[in-house]
Amino acid sequence: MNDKNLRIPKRVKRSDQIVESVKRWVALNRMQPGERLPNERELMEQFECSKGTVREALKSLEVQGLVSIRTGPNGGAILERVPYEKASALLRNFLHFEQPSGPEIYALRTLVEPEIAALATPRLTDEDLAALNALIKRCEVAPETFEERMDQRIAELEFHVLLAQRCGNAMLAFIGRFVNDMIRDMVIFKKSALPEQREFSCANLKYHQKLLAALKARDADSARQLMHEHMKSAEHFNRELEGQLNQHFLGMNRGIPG
Amino acid sequence: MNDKNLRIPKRVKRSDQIVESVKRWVALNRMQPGERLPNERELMEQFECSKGTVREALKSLEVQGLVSIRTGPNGGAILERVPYEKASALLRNFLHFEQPSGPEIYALRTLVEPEIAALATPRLTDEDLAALNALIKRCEVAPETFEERMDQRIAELEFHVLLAQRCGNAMLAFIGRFVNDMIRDMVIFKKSALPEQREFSCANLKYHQKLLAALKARDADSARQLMHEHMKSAEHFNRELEGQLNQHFLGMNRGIPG
DNA sequence: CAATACTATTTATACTAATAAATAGATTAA
DNA sequence: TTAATCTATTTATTAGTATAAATAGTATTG
Repeated sequence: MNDKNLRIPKRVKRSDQIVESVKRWVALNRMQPGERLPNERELMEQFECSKGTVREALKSLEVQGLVSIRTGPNGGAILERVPYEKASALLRNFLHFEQPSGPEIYALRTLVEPEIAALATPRLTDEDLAALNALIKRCEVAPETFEERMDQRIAELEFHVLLAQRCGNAMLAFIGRFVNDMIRDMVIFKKSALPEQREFSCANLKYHQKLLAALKARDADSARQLMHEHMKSAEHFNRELEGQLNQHFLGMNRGIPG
Repeated sequence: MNDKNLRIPKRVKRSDQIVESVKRWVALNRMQPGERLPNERELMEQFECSKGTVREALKSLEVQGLVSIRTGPNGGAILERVPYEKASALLRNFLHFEQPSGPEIYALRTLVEPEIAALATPRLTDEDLAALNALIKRCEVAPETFEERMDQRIAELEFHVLLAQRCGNAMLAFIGRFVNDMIRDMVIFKKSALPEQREFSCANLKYHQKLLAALKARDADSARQLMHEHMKSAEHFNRELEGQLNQHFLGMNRGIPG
């Protein structure tokens, strides 16, 4: 009774065996995204098992993002590159019970963003620079409605996501994007109740403008340095904001009689 | 025919609907690991669907690492914290087609390890320090067999994994552990063919010894600095090693007549 | 001739029912 | 008291059937 977790299952489930077999087969044959797996009937014959078992195996592969399943002629399971959204969602499950705090997220962000900026600098196309400029433009007008305010925060984050996608290091790209996604959710679900942080928005805008200039000049060192300052600034504002948030909720509690 | 990927599925699958419902239910009720989900029969009634559909939904949750499923009385789906191994495996799927290179992995490692060391410094218990010392001891004798060599490389990496687990930042901890896992696989599957890199091993040992001294002295800044030098050194050796590896394989190819 | 609608086929999706395997807890025997 | 055995519960797997979705190919229409 005391520790059920370290129980080793006597027999691995048939469906999991099939999943592993298929994975091995895909790796060995160097199969590429878009190629088809055998259909359910063939898999049933191949592994000598029933429809339900095959379906569970395919479901597992689908959840892992390795295949997508379609009906109709030439349907069935098709090999896919795991989409970012899938990997991101699965990593979030892992963090569900840890609930990283704002400062924790910003600690990581401060580490990775400067390097991402430096790595992306020589790799940005003219279209990328134009896109970054457009994102900055979206933040240059004073927001009037709540929706505009949120849109500007999103645009700020997309600036960073674009850099991450261009940094040329798949793992750094993933982490950069993931961190910005976490912040996006934080902004939307926790910070949206607070009034506009004009100082914060203006500081961000300034940094993004300076960054764009450095990126256009292909000056990776400046980009790294500016991004570091930007992150330190954002980290600072976040800390202030969290303080206000606490005050906010404390005030609410004080308002409840009894 | 040209782009099947951007097709949007008309109807979400019943099993996926159930997965989402269960997730919402878990989040709303603030359910904790160890708590039980309703069994298959109850879920069938709850969602008015067949056994197979419930099983697919449970399979999905299981693959995501959110529940473990047991047979027998009081069996069924039990809520779990997603184990690191699960999250790690799923992220690897994402990177399967990207195949991060040695230099890419080391670029990330150089970023995160110094900060991990600094954060872990004030949090290490005496047991942790003893464990780190034991890992160092494992590397102090000259390896005689292949197995010993590999064991020492593993011990080196476990030194870093332990620090990562103690850094107090769930995301940094995950990344640190993940990066070391990637290096472990690289060592085992790619680098094991090469002769011992005595200079490399000695350098690592020296750095780990100095690091342990700094950690014992609770000197976070020194730990950070030492770890940075350690990573730069390791990065350098890795680059040399990759060069040798290429030579190695070039040599092999030259050996093939014709 | 090109665009549209129809149709046959392929395939996944969902359901039912029955048996096999695993196991926690109760019972029994040494 | 301890160890072995039984039993009830629950998942795991199988088999078979029926339905719904997707699509390639064909026929029809403007």
